[in-house]
Amino acid sequence: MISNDLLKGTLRTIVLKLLADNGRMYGYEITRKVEELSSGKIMLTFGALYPVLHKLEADGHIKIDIEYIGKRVRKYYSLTEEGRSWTARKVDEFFDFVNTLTYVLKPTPA
Amino acid sequence: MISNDLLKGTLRTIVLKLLADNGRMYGYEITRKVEELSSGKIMLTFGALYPVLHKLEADGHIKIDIEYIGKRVRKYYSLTEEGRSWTARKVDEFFDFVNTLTYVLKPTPA
DNA sequence: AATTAATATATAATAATCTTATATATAATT
DNA sequence: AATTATATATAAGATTATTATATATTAATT
Repeated sequence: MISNDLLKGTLRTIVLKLLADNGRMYGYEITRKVEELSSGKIMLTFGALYPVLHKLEADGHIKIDIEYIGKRVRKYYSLTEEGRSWTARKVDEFFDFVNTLTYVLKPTPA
Repeated sequence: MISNDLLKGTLRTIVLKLLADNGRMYGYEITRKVEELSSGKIMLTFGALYPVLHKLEADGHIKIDIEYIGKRVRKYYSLTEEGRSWTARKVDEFFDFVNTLTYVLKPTPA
């Protein structure tokens, strides 16, 4: 299980990337997918997820489509046109971050 | 310049690793070193650094030696015995985090 | 048929962590 | 003499995550 401190600041990027890869997803589905892709190492809690989704929507990066599965409301999230390019930038930014940090934290030469 | 969001949770690890590699360092020196190693991409602000240092000391991971350079107080920080093994764990944890996230955020196969 | 587990969305209180602004002071350089 | 670099530190505010809680439907099990 990954230290939660490290996840700070990356949840948004994870959500955006999943939507970029899978077209449209609903909240519960996102938490399952993250768990699956990370082999159970990342547990995205709802208390973290929903505020992130609402913020992304308020900022215009994603949009919501509501559907009914029987009596149950299901909210599908997908990237807006703007959100698509923004996601690409965020993912690049993450890998740039990793490269820099990897250098800073690299093992000391003996 | 790296998005500051991404740094959340890693500042502590950076500070610990620098102390592990350099023996003992003072606050200002740490900010310079981080700037140097990251080619100016990571700017460790004092408002973030000092609380981290004080917390690490309160938790017993690092200790302080005070010296006077002329009239100026200089506080040297170094790892405690306990802090040394803790640092190794934290660095491992970071690379584990990177591996997992790299997989989750990997480019989609075409 | 009743209970439990899984699915599904959401908010509130709290905690942790970082940014920005501010304060203070010494030493070196121009 | 003035400016820049060195040096430590706190406080107000913002952001973001955790934990706890609430609600409800559907599927699976006993």
